[in-house]
Amino acid sequence: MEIATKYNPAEVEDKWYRYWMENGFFHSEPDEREPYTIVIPPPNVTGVLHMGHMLNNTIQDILVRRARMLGKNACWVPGTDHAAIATEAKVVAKLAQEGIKKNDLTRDQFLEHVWEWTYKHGGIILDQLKKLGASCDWERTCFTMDEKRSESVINVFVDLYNKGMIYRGVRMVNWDPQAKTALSDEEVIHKEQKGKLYYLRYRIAGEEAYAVIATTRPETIFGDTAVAIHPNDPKTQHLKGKTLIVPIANREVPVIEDEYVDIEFGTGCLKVTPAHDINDYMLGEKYRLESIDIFNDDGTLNAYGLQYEGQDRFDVRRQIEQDLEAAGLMEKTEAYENKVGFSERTNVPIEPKLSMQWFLKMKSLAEPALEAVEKDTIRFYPAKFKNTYRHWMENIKDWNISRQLWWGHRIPAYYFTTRSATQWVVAETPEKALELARAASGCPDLQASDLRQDEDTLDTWFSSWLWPISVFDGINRPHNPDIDYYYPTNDLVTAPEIIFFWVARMIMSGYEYRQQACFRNVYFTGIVRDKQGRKMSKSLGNSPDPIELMNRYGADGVRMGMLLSSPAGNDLPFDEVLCEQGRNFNNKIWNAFRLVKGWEVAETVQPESSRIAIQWFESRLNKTIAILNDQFDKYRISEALMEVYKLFWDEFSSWYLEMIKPGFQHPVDRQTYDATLRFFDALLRLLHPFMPFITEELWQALEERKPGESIMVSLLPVPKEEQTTNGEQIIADFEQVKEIISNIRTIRMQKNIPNKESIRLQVIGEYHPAYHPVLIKMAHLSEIVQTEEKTAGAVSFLVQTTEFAVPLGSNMNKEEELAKLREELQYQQGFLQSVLNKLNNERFVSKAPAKVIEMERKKQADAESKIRSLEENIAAFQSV
RNA sequence: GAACUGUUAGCUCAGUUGGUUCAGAGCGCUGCCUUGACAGGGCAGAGGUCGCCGGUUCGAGCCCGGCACAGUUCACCA
Repeated sequence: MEIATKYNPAEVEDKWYRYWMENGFFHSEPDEREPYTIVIPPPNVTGVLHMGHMLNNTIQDILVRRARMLGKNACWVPGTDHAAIATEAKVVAKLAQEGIKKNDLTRDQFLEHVWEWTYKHGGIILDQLKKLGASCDWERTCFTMDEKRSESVINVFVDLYNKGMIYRGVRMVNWDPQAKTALSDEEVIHKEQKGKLYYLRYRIAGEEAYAVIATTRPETIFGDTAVAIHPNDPKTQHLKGKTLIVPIANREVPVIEDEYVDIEFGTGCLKVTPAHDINDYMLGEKYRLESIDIFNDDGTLNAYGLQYEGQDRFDVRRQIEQDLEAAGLMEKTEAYENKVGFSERTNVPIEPKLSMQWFLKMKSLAEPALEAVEKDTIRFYPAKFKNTYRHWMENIKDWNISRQLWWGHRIPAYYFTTRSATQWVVAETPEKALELARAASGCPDLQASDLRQDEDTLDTWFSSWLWPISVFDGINRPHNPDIDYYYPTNDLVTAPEIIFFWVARMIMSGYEYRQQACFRNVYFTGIVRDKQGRKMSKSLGNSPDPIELMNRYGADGVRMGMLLSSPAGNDLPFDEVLCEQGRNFNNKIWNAFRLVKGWEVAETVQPESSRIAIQWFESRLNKTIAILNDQFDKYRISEALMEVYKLFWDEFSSWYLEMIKPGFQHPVDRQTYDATLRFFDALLRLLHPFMPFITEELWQALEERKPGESIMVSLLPVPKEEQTTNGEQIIADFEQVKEIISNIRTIRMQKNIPNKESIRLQVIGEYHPAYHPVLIKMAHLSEIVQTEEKTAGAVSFLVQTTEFAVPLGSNMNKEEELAKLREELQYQQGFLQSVLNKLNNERFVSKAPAKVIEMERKKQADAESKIRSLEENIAAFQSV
């Protein structure tokens, strides 16, 4: 059988994914086994896979595949999110290109366009996940806007409203003038901005004097309804009780006094614009000031802006600066840096704006959610994110859940007017709403057409916060078999960026609707960055195309590349060489397989060295399995991968296979061959969660498989018994064996002794002969002799306290050897001295534990014995 | 401005109640290898005053204090 020398992933990946699908291995139904559940962080339905998804989903797949191979009933629920703002913005932009304005369309017409867009692009990302090997239960795929999820959202809204937790009110909100919707505080990013501080002159009414007021936003003067000073500020005492005239607007506003004003800042005078600044708003409330909203929804000025009406806020700022200058009302300007809020989605500056919004009270929801994390009912990996979480939860504010968008779940509030008073009701359906409205209004002849549903939709996160419950339809049918079996879910894998948006809120909804944690562990991945440390983003164009990467390195290679340097919570500086390393590892596995499967098997006697090798590798394998279990328990997944990587590459390929390898064109004995296949099988299973494709390919080829068999539904290897002390001893002995072999190889290299030339090894003193066969084979020795006195002029080395020597004959260079020996002697003497210093220190001897002192004594004895033998060596050399 | 986290080899990171030669791993680097699984490879090497200063201790990469730098999150400065 000819096997290519290089592994070609493209040939096998699709084949095996199809095989897994056809056999229904991804699908889960409740049964008597222990469930293991992950719900996917739903990506934007119209998005495409980026490197963050790659990392995140690789980790989820590893966890799911491992759980499955531990015999659990693993269920990974995939799905997508309707991503209200992002999707609506995309569609608006697309329509604009076609010359269609959103405002010219009816709500239904617009939604038709969005659905069309969703069908066209929706699900691309899920197909891309398949290429990665994701073992999602595709039969359970959900969408936040599908029927069941929508119903869940509406039911929850109605329920919370009826519980009195949802209210409607006018608030200062973060207004995104581009998306024309309110945003929650979490969706606002504050950035340092270079701007100016403008010093404006406000004439004092009835006087020819001016008060000077510093502001960063001169365009908002049209909304001024007061000027505030600090009651104790000597600089502004003369303004008390006065009235000022707002420049250009020529409106009179009172001077008010409040301690909020910072005396040190600017001139000590603060213009108060209650409609356009959150602090001014609070002053406005306190002093019952009028609020003048000077902006349209798109950030242009309205009629209050007088001659500037219709112009954009930033254009007005520039214009008004000149106009004030011309009018002599601008004292001066200064360069100034301040923080400005930007919309996370559209990246335009936020405009604080008063508007009517829906809010969810958060305090009672937050309490159990905070406790769950504090008490580790829900564990965070890494735990440092508990701090972030606690801080937010302890200072939680009510959640603005309404968005002025069309794409999303429409708020189920219905308005109606009776006797010139407008009222509303909240209900799951228009029919129910009508019933309620009739009852509430006392007008039984109220008609459906008299009801007007709220135009707004709900924040996207108001659907995703129900995700772990709603994917099992647990909101609508709280006692169905799925939710009872799969909930609470086990692990959540997500980014720390959405700890508030999503993680915290899911925990809250879990307690509110299931009285239980929604998951047990949260694994926070890092952010994927480029080599310069920049976040990968479309706008920077610094993100490689994941599909392209998988074509180049294979899905398994990329999976490994993603994982190699990403301990939980650490950012991942992505570098393609990591994928290369992954690919190389695939190739290593491939070629080890080629070697083993290329052997001819014969019923010959098993060499002793092979017998020992098998015994050793068995122990080594058991030990690694134990380490892996421990690392997975701690969610140290990249370290776990490194552990198997080294097991396969170093221990199995470099040591084990070399030890049992038959001579060229010689057969291998049956016993050794069978053991090797057993090991290979175990290694493939250990590797499978990390690299599903190549392991399936080789596992299928390792021996005859029946149709429908698969490594992905096999069980992970378990050590036959607990690692015995005997096993530990074998491993320790072997480390010595390796060291001896390495030393001999070094000597060969330094002395230019070809590998083909066999050499003699002398053991000075005692060395257990059990490993001689291995030494002979691996170091290519002609014999090992135990002796009291080594050949004069032999090169020797120490392993532990035993001395080994290779007689060199004519190869020896006396001076070189002497120099090396002297150097070693010097080091040992220094080491001995430091040990003696400790032991001579009375305080150390009296205070340190006996065990530590004993250890030091042993070090002393060892060092002394080494020094003795070095000195003898040197003497021997000198006498040659 | 505040809080939190970090600073260990050229790079990315481990280092688990302070105590075995504890200073580690992977990659990279250097040298040698046209060996029969694999050059996407083999073998052997070199590389670090553990950010800085002080303290506690018989003993500090690890504990405490201060400083410097970096990152993350939060926050009211017109």
